[in-house]
Amino acid sequence: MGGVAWTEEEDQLLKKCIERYGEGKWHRVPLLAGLNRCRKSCRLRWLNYLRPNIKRGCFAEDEVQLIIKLHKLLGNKWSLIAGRLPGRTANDVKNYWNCHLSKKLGVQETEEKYRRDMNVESIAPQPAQSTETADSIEPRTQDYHVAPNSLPAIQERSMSTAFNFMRVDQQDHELLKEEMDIGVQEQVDGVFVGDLATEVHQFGQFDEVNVLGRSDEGCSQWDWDDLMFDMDYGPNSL
DNA sequence: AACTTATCCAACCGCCGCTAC
DNA sequence: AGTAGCGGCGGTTGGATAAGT
Repeated sequence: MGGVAWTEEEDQLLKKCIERYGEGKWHRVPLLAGLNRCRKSCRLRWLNYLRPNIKRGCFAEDEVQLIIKLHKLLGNKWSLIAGRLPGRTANDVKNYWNCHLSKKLGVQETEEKYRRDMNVESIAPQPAQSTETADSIEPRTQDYHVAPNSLPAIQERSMSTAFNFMRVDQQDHELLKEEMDIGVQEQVDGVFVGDLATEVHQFGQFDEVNVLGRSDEGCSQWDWDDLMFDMDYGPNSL
């Protein structure tokens, strides 16, 4: 293992401590539980192994598909992805991705890139009504940068700091609508807005959809109402 | 059977943002 | 404003095990 394995005795001590004092206050847990472990180890052991309702074993096909879709949209936001998979931990999802999916999808991307380079088949999605040329489109793999939370617009936002900001392209917006049963609720002057009005951001020359998602741990089930969208078609398409 | 290589995954590490002082 | 302490997160490590030779 990556460190010293937990013993059954340590597990019991930690479990009893959490049952008695509750989660949180991790800095006190080692002392209260009588464990010679750091706060982080205790927290990790609880979250990834001892916590009730943790689902173990192989990932089902629908879970795998969901991970792929969410990773495409969210990037390496393992805790967010795991939050949509009841019983799965961020560590589980991360490990599964690193062991299984990254290689599998890496091969697929390589093949797609080869086809692109060879001009065999155009697979890069084009922004709606865009006047951009194919040459001006960046590789698709670069379309999923998670914009840093430090974006000025986000900093100005008075909403919870637990919101994450990311961008997806229009194809994924359609994918979300169709496969995750999310409806775009309004359209005003070509700008789609969700439950809450959000600013329109523009990244370079790309048309985009902005997604805001709450990352609190309470969202352990499908609750896509937490997601809000706003779409910026950009100057190139207006 | 013995050895090597690949894979899996629990645990650790370092960083970040938030809060309180 | 600066800083220390905390919870939380993602990346990485390395031991256990399986598969291959």
